[in-house]
Amino acid sequence: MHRPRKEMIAETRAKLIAAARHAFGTIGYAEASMDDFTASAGLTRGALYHHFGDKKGLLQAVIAEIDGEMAVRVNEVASKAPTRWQHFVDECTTYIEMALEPEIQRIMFRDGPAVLGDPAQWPNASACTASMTNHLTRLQEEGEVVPELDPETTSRLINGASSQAAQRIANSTDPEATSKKAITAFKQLLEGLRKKP
Amino acid sequence: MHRPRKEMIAETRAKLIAAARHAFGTIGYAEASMDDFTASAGLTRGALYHHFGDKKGLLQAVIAEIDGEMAVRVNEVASKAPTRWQHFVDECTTYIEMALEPEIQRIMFRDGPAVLGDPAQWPNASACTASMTNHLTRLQEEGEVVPELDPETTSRLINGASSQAAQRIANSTDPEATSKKAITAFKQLLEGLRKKP
DNA sequence: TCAATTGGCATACGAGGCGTATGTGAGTAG
DNA sequence: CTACTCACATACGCCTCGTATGCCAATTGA
Repeated sequence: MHRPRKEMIAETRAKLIAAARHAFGTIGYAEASMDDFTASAGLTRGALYHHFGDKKGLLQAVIAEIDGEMAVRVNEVASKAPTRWQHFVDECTTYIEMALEPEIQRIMFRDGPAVLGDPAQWPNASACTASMTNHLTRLQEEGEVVPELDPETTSRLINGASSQAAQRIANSTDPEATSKKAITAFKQLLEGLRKKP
Repeated sequence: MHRPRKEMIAETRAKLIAAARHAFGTIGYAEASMDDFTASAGLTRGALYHHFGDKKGLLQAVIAEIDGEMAVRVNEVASKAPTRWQHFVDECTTYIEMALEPEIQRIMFRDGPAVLGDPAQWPNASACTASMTNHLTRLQEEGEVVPELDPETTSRLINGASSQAAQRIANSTDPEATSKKAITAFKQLLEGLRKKP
């Protein structure tokens, strides 16, 4: 029976990721002391270096976890819209909603790109943009969206706009009103992708 | 005569900003050692702390300088388009072109937001988005753009898309082709803002 | 069951970066 | 000419990171 051993290791990894995720998501990557947040998980930096190599490696693991969760949430929304176009729009607005959460905003959109570089180059992450790219391609095949666009490029631009929208809402003094404005503007931009009858 | 004194001070500030700008733009903010780049300017950290308070303060000064230069370049392009709509589109593509420069990309779009937070909250910067907001407002008045949009929000979203476009081009193995794709997709998004006849 | 070995994790150490407190010398005012 | 201001340098301590090393429990093979 070699389960307990494996389980302990998995638990250690999970505890480190959870502690780091909390620290990165609140005080930020640069301010997060490895001694501090490993101690808050009842461990030391020794465990961290053993499992993740360095601080960046741990950040990558945290990002992979969050990205997985985001993909799940996008896919949940994905199956409830009447038309494919509506489906696509819902996906985008879900993305904005997720980007409203401070932890996601901080880790995925601020510290992550600053420390690891362009998200498009991340090996594991970006599961949700892949989904958007997929939908765009199908919408083109169905003649709903203008054909001369590169789907992946387009979905990246949309991601950029989404995260700006989310930041604007999050930093607003009146999130309700700002949210309406941002979503309106965002949907209007998306209209540009549709074929006119 | 108290000019020489003032001039020496201004020169010191300029040297520090230049050295920091180079260091931040190449190896990045986090990796840039204050001892190193102040020494490369023939100074020490003493001067830095005296003039800018801390490392963040210096970054702010660097950003203010770059933002000023960007605004100038946007305004230069601003006066050469036949229609106001074209003018607006040119402004956006100029923005993308500037974002292609590694120094601007790194400082303004990666390290800057990570260290100082949402650019929309920066006190001095964002002169160029102000210009875009201005044009959007006029385009609405002229009936060229749909009226239900908030101009500033919209220009922020466009900024987000622009910087993504730029990053995509910059990290591409075939910048020429990627540039075409990105600009096409970007213009298509902008079309969504126009009133249909 | 027992020895050998693996490997998960902690401890110890050194290097470097930051911020502050303090020193110094040149310019400036009265 | 004296005293003060202020731009900038120097010196010190703290914190954080990365590595090298050590220890102990779990696993494996006989």
